[in-house]
Amino acid sequence: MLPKAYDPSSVEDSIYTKWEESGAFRPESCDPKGEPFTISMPPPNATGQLHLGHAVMLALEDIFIRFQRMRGKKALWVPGTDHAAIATENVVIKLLKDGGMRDPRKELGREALIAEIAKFVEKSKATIRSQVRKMGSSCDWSRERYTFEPSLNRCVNEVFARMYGDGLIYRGHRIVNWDPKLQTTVSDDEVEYKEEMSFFYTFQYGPFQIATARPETKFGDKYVVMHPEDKRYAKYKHGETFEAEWINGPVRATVIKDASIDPEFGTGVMTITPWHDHTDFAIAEKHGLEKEQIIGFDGKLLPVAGEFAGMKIDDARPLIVEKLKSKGLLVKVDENYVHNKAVSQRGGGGIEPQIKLQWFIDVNKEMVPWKGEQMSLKQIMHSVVHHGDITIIPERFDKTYFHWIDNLRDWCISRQIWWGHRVPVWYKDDAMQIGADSPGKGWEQDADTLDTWFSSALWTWSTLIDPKKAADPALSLEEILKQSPDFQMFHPTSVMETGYDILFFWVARMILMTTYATGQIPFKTVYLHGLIRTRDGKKMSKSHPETMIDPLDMIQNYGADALRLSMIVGQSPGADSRLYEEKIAGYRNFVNKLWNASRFVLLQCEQAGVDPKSITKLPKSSDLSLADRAMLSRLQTITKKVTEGLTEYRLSEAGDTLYSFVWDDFCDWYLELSKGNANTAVLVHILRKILQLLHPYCPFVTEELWSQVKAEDAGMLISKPWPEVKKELVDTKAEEAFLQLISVIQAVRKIRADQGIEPGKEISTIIHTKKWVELLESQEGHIRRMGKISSLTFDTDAKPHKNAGSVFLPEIEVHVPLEGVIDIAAERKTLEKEKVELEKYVKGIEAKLGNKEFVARAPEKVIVAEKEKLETGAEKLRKITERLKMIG
RNA sequence: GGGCAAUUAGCUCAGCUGGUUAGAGCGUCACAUUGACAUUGUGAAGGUCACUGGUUCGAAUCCAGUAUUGCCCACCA
Repeated sequence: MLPKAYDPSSVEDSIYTKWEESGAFRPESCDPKGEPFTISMPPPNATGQLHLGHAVMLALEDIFIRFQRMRGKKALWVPGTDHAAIATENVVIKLLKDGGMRDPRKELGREALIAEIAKFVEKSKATIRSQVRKMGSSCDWSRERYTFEPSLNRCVNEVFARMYGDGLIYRGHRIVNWDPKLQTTVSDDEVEYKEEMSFFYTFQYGPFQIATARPETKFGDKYVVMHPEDKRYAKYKHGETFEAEWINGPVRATVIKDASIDPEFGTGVMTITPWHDHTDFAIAEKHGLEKEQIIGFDGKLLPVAGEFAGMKIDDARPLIVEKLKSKGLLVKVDENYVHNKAVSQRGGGGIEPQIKLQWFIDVNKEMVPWKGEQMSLKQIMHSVVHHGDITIIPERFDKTYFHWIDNLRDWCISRQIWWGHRVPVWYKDDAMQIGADSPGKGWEQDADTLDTWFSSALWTWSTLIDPKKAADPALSLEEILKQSPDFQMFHPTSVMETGYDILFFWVARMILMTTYATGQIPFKTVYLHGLIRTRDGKKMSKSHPETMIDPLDMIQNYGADALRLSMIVGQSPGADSRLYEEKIAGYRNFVNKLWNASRFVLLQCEQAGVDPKSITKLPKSSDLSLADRAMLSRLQTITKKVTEGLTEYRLSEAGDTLYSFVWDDFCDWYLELSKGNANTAVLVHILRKILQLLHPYCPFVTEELWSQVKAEDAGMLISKPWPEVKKELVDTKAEEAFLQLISVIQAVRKIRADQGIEPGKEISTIIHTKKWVELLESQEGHIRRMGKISSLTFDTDAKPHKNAGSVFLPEIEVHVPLEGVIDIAAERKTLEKEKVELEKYVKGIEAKLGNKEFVARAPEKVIVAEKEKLETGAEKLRKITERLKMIG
C-alpha cells in the first residue's frame, strides 16, 4: 500500500533515471511514422545557477514535448548551454579578481584567460545539466549542444564568410556604444537608460547661446546647428563661419542648417560632438563634417582638452564649467534637468559613445533571395511574421516586433572581448582575408570576438547538423545541411518558447540568420512567456536575495510537479506573473490529493479482491451506475477540452480544467459516491486517464502512480499514447442527471441546516417520478452520510402541493413538507424576471436570424451557433413557463 | 515623444470569438472529521467587473474617451 502522503524527493530522481535509461526522451523511441515535433531549448548561460526564468521555460517546453510525444509525434527537445560571451567573461574575471588577481587580462593573457573561462564553463554546464534534470525535463541528452563547440564554430565561420561575400557584413567606422568599464562595444539593445538629475548649462558660443548637460565633450565643437526654418537665426547662412571664444581659447566655428533640430528645445541652436553622440554623428555624416575624439577609450579626456587632459570626465566637468564661468561665458544653469543616462545592461557602467572600426551586418541591402525575390534581411524578418509563416503567441507581440524591425539599424557584431567566437578575418599589412584558419605566415587574426547573439542566432539548425560533417572542411555549409539527417528531419523547429524579454535579442535574430543561412524559417510558432515576479510584483533580483525564489529549494520542499503547476496554471502567455510559496504549496496539496485519490482506488480494489493491474477494460454499459456513466462522459468532455487547450498552447486553461475535474468531480463526488459501492474497474479506468492527461504537467507523481495502477503489460506513462475521446461514452443525459442527483443531496443538506435538524433526527422528503426514487434509494446510504438523515421517505404518488418548499429540478421535484424552507414567492419572482429576459433573448435571436443581411454575411458557423442558442433558449423558456404554472 | 498592456473578492489571478445567478486558489469565519487525504470535507461572508458615454434584446467581454499602474521603443542637444 502507498504511504499516506506523497514524498516527491524520494522518488523524483529515480523516476528521471528510469525515463532517461529507457530512451524515452529520444525521438528514435517514438513512432517512426510520427510527424516530427521539435523544440530547441533556449540554452541557459553557462554562468552558474538555474533560476525561475529557466524553470518556467523548462516546465512549458516539457509540457509541449510530453504532450506531443504522447500524441504519437516524433518529439525532439534539444538541450544545450550558451557560452554567453560578455556575461561569462565578466563572471570569471570577477572571480579571479576576488581570488587576488589585479588585472586578469594582463596577467594571464588571451590563451590562459580563455582556458580559465573554459574550465569554469565546464563546471557550470554540469550544474545546469543536473538542474535541468531536476525539473523533469524530457530532453534528448544524447543531442546536447553548446554554443561554443567546434561544429557551431564552423557554422559561425561559414555564415560570416558567406555574408561577407554577399556584402552583408562590412567593416566600418561607426559610432558605437562603448563601455569604458568593460572595454568593449555593446549593441544598441544592450544599452539601458536611467533617469538622472543633472545640471543643464547654457553657454555663450560666439553670437549663439548653446545648452548642454555635458560640457566636457565640448572642447572640439566647431559647428553650430540650427533648423533651416528658424526665423531667429535666418540671418546666418549655412556654411558661414565665425570666431568664438571657447574653453581653451578662440575657435573658428561653422554654421550648419539641419532639419533634425528641434527649434523649440533650449535655444534652438546646438553645437555638435560627432565622436561622442549618435545624433551628432548622423548630422556630421550627412554634411561631411570633421569628427574629433575628445574622450579616450579609458574614459579620460584626451590632449585636445588642454589643461584637463587625462582627467576623468566626472571630475573635469565642474572645473570646465568653472573655467567657462570665469570667462563670462556661462549664461545660466538649470539645476533640475532630468536626463537619461546610457548604461550598459551587462556591467552597469556608463556608456560613452565612440567612433570605432567595427564589424556590422547590413540589414537594409536588398539582395537576399527569399521566395523568389531579392529582399533585405529586414524585409525577410518582417515578411515571415507578416505572412504567417511564423506565429507569435500572444499575438500582440507582432506589433512590438514590427516596430522594432522598422527601427532596426545595422547590427554591430564585433566585441572587444576574448571569450567567444573570434572574428574569422585575417590581416597582413593592408591585405585582409576571411576564413577560420590562418592563410599563412605573418597573418594576424582580428582581435575581436563576435556578439554572443551571432552564434545563438544559428541555434535552431546548428544544433541539428551532424558534427562529423561539420568537421569536414571539404564540405560547404549547404552540403553539411544536406547530409545531416537530423536537420532534414527536424528543421524548421515547431515552437520556440522563451521570455518576451529576448524577443529582439534572440528570436528576431534567429529569424534573420536562419532564413539567410538555410533558406528556412527557424520555427513555426513563437511562444513567449512572461517574467516571474515577487508577490508584490517586483522583479526578483540578485542584489536583493530575499526576493529570490530558488527553484531548487522549491523542488526540495514541494516537489518539481508542484513547482511546475504553480508556474503554469493561472498564467497567460506574455504576461508577467507572481510566484510565492503559498501558491506552490497549494499545488503540492493538489499533487497529494491525487496521490490519496489513487490510494483510495487501490484500497477499494484491495477490499474487492481485485488486482488493478488485471483490469483492462470497462464493464458492460448495463453494469454502469448513473454516477459511472456521468463520470465517464465527463471524462470525455474534459479530454477533448484538455487536448484542444494543449494543441493551441492554452496550457493554463487545460491545466485548470484538469485541476477541477480531479478535485471537484472525481474526488469530491465520484469517490464519495463510490464509498461502500465502488465499481473498481471504472475507478481504475478513470484514474488511469487522469494520470495520462496530467502527465505533461506533473510527470513525476503521475509516473509513480501509473506504476501502481497501470495494466500489467503497459509500459511507462511517458511513452503511453494520449487518451482518445470515446464518443460512445459521451452521455450528456447521465451527466445532467448526475448533477441533479447532486442537487438533491445538497438540497436535503440545506433543508437540514436551515431547519436546524440535528444529525440523527428524522426528516421526510417526498419525491415523485419513479426513476428518481430508485436512484435516490440506491444512493440512500450516501445521502444519509452527507446529510446525517436517519430516514428518507419516498412517495411516488405525491403531488406537488402549494405549501411545499421545493427545489426546482427540471425532471424531478423534491418536495419537502416543511414550510418556509424555500421561499416560493421569491422563486416565482426570479423566475418571472428570468422569463422576461429569456423572451427578449429569444426574440433578439429571432430578429437576428430574420435579418437578411446578417444571414447573408455571417459565416455558416455563426448562424448554426445562433440557431443552437435559439433552441436552448426556447427550451429553457418552456421549462420556466411550466415551472411557473406548477407553483403559481 | 511613440507604442503595448493591465485595472474583476482582503491577496494572487481565470473568464476563448458578447448570453442564465461573474469563477478559482489562498486568506477569513462557522461547522464537520476513528472514514484515501488536517496537505481534509461542507458551507458562509466577501465583487457597481477602474470611471464616463456608445453599439446591442443583452456588455466584465465590442467601440470611444478619462484616470491610475506597469512594460517596451526612441531620446533632445
